[in-house]
Amino acid sequence: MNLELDFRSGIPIYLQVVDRIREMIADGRLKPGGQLPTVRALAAELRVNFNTVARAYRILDEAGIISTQQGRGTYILENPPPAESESMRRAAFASLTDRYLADALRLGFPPEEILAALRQQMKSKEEGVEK
Amino acid sequence: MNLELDFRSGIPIYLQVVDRIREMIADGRLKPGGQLPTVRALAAELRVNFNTVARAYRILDEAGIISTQQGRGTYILENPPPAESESMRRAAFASLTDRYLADALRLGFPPEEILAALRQQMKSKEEGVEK
DNA sequence: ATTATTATTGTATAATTGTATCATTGTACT
DNA sequence: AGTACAATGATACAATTATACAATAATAAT
Repeated sequence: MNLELDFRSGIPIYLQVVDRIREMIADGRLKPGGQLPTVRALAAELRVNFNTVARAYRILDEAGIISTQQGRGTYILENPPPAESESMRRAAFASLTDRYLADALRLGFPPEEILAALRQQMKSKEEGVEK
Repeated sequence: MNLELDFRSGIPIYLQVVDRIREMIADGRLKPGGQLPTVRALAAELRVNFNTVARAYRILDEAGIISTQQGRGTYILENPPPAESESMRRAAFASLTDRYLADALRLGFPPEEILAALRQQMKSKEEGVEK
């Protein structure tokens, strides 16, 4: 993977890993769809604990740059999130809503009940975030 | 089989498969007595290991919804447990709603807008049914 | 028709991968 | 010194995959 770290720079290892990988994706050394080394493999290469690599991967995951999947590995995402256009966003949302409504109706739930369930679900989610 | 998975959702694949199949049975897209794809066939379609599908099938089997038979295949049972039928319908609806809400929020739409879009969509549908 | 062989199906177990939690270390600031 | 906090490590865990296996069906051989 050829990823150089500076253990004396004072910059946390996990941040260095994040930056190096960002660079490699930006300049094409790593390609969308490709697989990154496993946390353990990269950690061994860097002589570092695998949790440190996992932390770097998690940050890149939350940034929408890679996708980490338990048991499968971590992959570079196809479309680094350069803010998809508004019209695409609305279209995606519309078709999503369309499909949901069709599915719910097919299950035999009446419109009011569907709205009620959605409101309920939103409420649960909010409370869940409160921790 | 037309079964969509989200590898980034954090929800285990085998649970997603369980939910999707529950939905398809609950809303009639899959019929009692019918045969499900073999674990290997479905796994190939989903780009997943067949043990992951087997795990989903086992859960559905233990719930009394399908019957998996070594060397023969897996079949949808004729009489879903009477109590199971209604709860299955509700479970399917719940997971459907959960997934829709998560997807919509990820697209960046606020709760009120989601509800509004759904109401709008219902209205269109009603009018569309009238001749 | 019967039997043997091969292919296809689900099952069991171990290995691999990322995740969660807590302990340890080091550094900055009182 | 002592405290607080961030970074890293150790350990246990859950999801997925890899491999070998057993049961049933399908086919070939006789």
